[in-house]
Amino acid sequence: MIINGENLAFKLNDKMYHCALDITMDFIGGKWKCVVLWYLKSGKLRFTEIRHYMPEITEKMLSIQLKALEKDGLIERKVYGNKPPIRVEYMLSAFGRTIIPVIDAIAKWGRELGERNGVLVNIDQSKIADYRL
Amino acid sequence: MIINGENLAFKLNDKMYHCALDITMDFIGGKWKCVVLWYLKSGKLRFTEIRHYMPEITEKMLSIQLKALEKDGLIERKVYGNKPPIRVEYMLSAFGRTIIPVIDAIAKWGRELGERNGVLVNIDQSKIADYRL
DNA sequence: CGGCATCCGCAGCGATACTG
DNA sequence: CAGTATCGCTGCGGATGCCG
Repeated sequence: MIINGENLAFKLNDKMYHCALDITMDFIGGKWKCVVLWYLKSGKLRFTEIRHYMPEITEKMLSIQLKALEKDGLIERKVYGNKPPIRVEYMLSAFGRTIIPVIDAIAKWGRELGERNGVLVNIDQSKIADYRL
Repeated sequence: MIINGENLAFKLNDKMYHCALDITMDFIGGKWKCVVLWYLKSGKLRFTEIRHYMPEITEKMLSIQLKALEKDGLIERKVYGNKPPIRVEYMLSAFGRTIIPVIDAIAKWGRELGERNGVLVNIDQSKIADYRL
């Protein structure tokens, strides 16, 4: 961020940022975070369910991403039972729900680009919402 | 993307994607791209000018990012003169302008988070647009 | 079931120096 | 002025195996 020709950096949660975009990208950047948030938009999901929606991610990476999202306050984690098999559910927090418009904007642009290139034309649009494009 | 329990992957420009979010993030993801786009929103800028707005980036990384953005069709590059010192200007393409709403959504969320945490309170909001927060 | 531990390759990124 | 070239590091992310 430039104010009167000066570089202005600022700190938030012990991290340095140089502009507002950096803040958001720190929360949803990387290869997986915003996809996880996208799937959690519709409701709570268990670890295995998220994996099922994202077969490309490894368990390790999903675990890391979920932990990061929880630390950032975007999602909440609830454990049911104390002996394996246990049951863990993830859902958006109130704070996490504030970022939905951003996720939606990102998804919308990508979807429209895909449509313009004929990638998604043979998919009934009404089913996309149902099936979590 | 999951349709009826099946994982559906699709190709666009020789790259594989699994959901619409992946497409957009491929265009604006990473540490620098969306910041460059943010600065180019207001008009054309020269290489050195962008560097001036982003003192944290090295010339090498800026060069790489600009090349990637140009290859993706988001920005246009114009060269004036043929002997050094030459003059190069970068600006959003028509296609690049379609992504402005996404960039704005990202910036808005980050700015609001900063404001809620008192980071930007002493900056006149009317000046933020002028000075390219 | 929902993880964590370990090993490892490679891309991302930085610093510095050089150039048409 | 607007970049390359080179070197080197760091850590993201993948693969595999183990565990309460």
